[in-house]
This record gives sequence, structure tokens and C-alpha cells, in this order.
Amino acid sequence: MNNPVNLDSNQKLMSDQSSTAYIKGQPILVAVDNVIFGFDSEEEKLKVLLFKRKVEPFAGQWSLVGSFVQPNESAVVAASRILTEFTGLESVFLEQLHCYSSVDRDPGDRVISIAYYSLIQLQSYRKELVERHEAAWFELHDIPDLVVDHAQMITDALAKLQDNARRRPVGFNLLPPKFTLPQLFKLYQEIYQKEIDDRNFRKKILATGLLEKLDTKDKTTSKKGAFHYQFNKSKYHQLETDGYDILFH
Amino acid sequence: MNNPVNLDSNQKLMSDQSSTAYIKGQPILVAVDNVIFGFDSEEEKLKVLLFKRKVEPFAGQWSLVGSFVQPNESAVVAASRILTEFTGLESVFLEQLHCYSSVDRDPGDRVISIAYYSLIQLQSYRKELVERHEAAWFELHDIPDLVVDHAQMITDALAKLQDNARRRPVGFNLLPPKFTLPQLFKLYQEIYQKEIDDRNFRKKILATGLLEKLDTKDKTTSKKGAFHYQFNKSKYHQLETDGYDILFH
DNA sequence: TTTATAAACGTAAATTTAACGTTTATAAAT
DNA sequence: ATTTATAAACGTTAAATTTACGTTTATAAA
Repeated sequence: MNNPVNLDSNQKLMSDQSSTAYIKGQPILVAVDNVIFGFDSEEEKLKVLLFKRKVEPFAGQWSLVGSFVQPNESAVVAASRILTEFTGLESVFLEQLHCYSSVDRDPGDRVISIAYYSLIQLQSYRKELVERHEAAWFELHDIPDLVVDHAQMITDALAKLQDNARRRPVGFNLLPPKFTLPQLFKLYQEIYQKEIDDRNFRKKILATGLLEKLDTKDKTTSKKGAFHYQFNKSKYHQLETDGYDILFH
Repeated sequence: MNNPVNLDSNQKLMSDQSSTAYIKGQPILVAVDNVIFGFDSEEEKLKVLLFKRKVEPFAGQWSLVGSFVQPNESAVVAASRILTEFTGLESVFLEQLHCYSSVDRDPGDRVISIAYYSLIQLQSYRKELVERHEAAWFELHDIPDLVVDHAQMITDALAKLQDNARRRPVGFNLLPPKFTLPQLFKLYQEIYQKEIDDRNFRKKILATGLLEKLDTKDKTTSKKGAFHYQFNKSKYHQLETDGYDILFH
């Protein structure tokens, strides 16, 4: 865990055959931030998990959940660790977004941040962990002022999610194992932040072969009830790699 | 330029209201590596610039061009700096790819690398700089063994280039201001590493409205000669942001 | 029995794509 | 002068997909 860096050897200039002097790296602090998305089926809203920072700098301000990358872990492990810490969830959808490295993004030390985004099911995370961290879920249109470039990270994460959702079955990571087509439809409307034609959506999503209709119904939102669906695991794994290309209008 | 990090203040554990101890970041070395693509119109090959490392670790081995990120620069500036150092070119296409951060990717220090890729015109770089750095251009099917994860970076860069080229007019960054349709066609075949139907390609690329036909011809490859084209700057900028979606078959 | 409504299903015109065949311009060979 | 070879440029059509709608169904409550 303890891996001190020898500044003497790191900061000296090393000679090089090229015209410019070769300067060995100077230590920079490396953090990860995680844009954690969840879909609230009742409110039919896509939400992001934020928390109130307890340490300086920016103590008391809203922030994405993040952490410094430790010596014994890769960035993705750090992002996963922080996700587990806040939600209790492991091995959920987690993907690297972008590395933000402006010199002055943090007023104190030089810190770069590798942003990730993850998709979780709001039905199955441990709420006491969120409470303990004074974290809360915010819908996209209601994001408070955030520290440094975290607002940009959310914007970029949503763009990446939109891009991904048309190519791969990522959306399903936001829903419980059994879901209805209307639920899926509303989720995609939230992802794309626009109205989608429900009849064409149904056709396109069914044409992937991804969905298996069950014979039970969810009657919480209508008298008729909406059939439950689950996804076909093998088709899901096939399309995760092969991909498709659906534009939702 | 000199921005020493105070290890005492960085490595101490700081208390936190949460269950897990909050560990402030420990310095990690941050590098950039740049996958520089160029298109050789004569050989009709997409190539990558590599150089033989002169310093440890991995001295003498082939590597992508890279550098440590300096205290006074962001990652993109570092990637741009190294590009200029090796080619003399400034303000060319440069985009972040991915941040590679495996704990053991470098046998010595803990180093993470933010990979970028750039597209340049092989007609207009300064060849003496490439020579001075003992760098050389390699076609994709002829890449030598590379240090650490640089082969993976090239694979990922090509995938990203392929993805980008179907959505935005990035390919043009690899061609001189005046080019012919057969040149453009062969470039896209190289990008996608497959045969494309030339008649459909022509139709799709012309349908974007991006190309302006000139009345001069390039006769180096045929008796008939191929018309020169340039791109419509305003349409280019429009499509850079709006994008399109062309699948090349 | 009627009504209201979410859910589910259907259709046809317009557009796009894929997979081909054909013509043209020119230098070199005859 | 005419023919030949060939890259470049242009054209066509059937099939597939998309778009933009309208219609029917199941059910609880009135």
C-alpha cells in the first residue's frame, strides 16, 4: 500500500540524443470520478448519484463520487471500489469516459481525474451506504452546482451513454431482471432526453431478438397491464460484442 | 515548471465521516503516448509513427512517441508537444483515446499513460525531425513488437478512427488539401482494412456535400486522370459538429 | 354495459442500401 | 490512324429499412 516516490530520482533532468531535454515525470495526483447513473422506474427519471464533499478542497460542495487512485490499483479498480463503497454493488457496468487534466482544474495540488460512468439498478443498491456518505440521487435537469469539471463529466457521460445505447444493449443494466416494454421505452426516452415514437421503438428493440416475453404482467401502471420481459442471455452477450445500430426517433 | 509535491501532507491518512479511511493521493507518474497516423498515398497504406526508445526502461525497443506530462501542461498539450517535436506540425487532429493504468504496466515506477491519436499529412511533416529521433513509419500489418501496452493502444486507436470516420469528416486530416476520389477511397479502405464498393463509396461521400470538384486532374495513376477535389470548409465545419452516419461496405 | 386508457399491434409510402453493369477519357501499342 | 488497355466516372434496380402514422385489445372503474 505504501509506495513512496523518490523525488530526487524523478525530478532530475536526464540527457537525451534529441534536441529537447528529456524530463522525467514529476508526480501528479491521479483521481477517478464516477458518473453513476440509475433509472427510477416510478418517477421515470434517469438520475445521477452525487455527494456532499466532506474534505477540502471544496468541502460542503456537491461532487461526483471519486477517489484518488491508490498505488496498488488501476483506475478501473479505483472506480469500482468507490462504486462499491457508495452502493454495495459489484461487477456492474463500468466504462472509462475521459481523462481530465487541465493544469488548474484543482486549486490546490496538480490533480488529474480519470472519469468513469456506471449503470446500476436503483432496486438493488444498499441505501444505507448512500445515506452514510450523504449522497443523493439527482435527475438530469436538477443537477446542483458541482465542483471543478464534474458538470462537464456528466454531460460527457450522458453523450457516451447515448452513443452506447444505440450500439449495444447497455440500457438493460439500468433495469431489473424483469421489466416491461413501457419501462424500457421510458428509460430510452430519458437516455436520449426526447420523445421517441413508441411503435417504432417497440419494433426496433424486439427485432434485436434480445427480449424474451414472459407470461406475467405488471399492472401497476395500467388496467390492461404490461407484459414482463427478460433478456435472452446468449443473445445479449452476442450483441454486446457484435453490436447493432439503432437510431431512436 | 518546478512544482514539488509535499509527501508529508500527501501520504498521511485523513479522517473522514465514512467507514473507510480516506487516503489522499500518492503521486503517480503520468505520461502521454500518441498514436500518430499518416496515409502514404503512393503506397496506399495507413502508417503509424514509432521510434526506438533511447532511455531506460525499454531502451532500444520500439515504442509509440510519448512523454511525461509536465507540471505546467495538460495531457492534450503534452501530446501536442510531442507531436510537434517529432513532426514539426501544430494544430492537427488530436483526440484522446483512453487512459491505461494497470499497476504493473511499467516495471519500474508506477506510470499511467493517457493515449491520444493524431492524424497528419505525410506530405507536410518535417522529415529531419523524424530522422533525428530515429523514428520511422510502419504500416499496420508490419508493426514490430512494442513496449508495454503500446500495441493495444494502436489497436484501440484504429478502432476509434474507424468509428470516427463513419460519423465525421476526420479522414480528410490524412490527405493534402487537394486530393482525388480514388485517393480518398483507398484511404478509407485502409482505415477499415477491407474492400469497399467504389461506386457506393463515391455516392455516399459525394452525398455529404463535403467535396468540391476542381477542374484539374491528377494523372500520376492513370491515363484518364482523376479530378482533384477539395473540401467545402463551411460544410466541413458543419459536419464536424453535426456529424453524419455512413457505413462503408 | 359503458367508458377511459395504457398497452399492443399494424400498414403503407418514402427513403436508403447493396449489389451490380456501363460508359468515358487517355496514353501506349499496333 | 486505329486499336487496346485500364483507371475513373457514372448509372440502375431490387431489397431492405425507416418513418409516420392509424387501429385494436385488455382491463378496472364508472
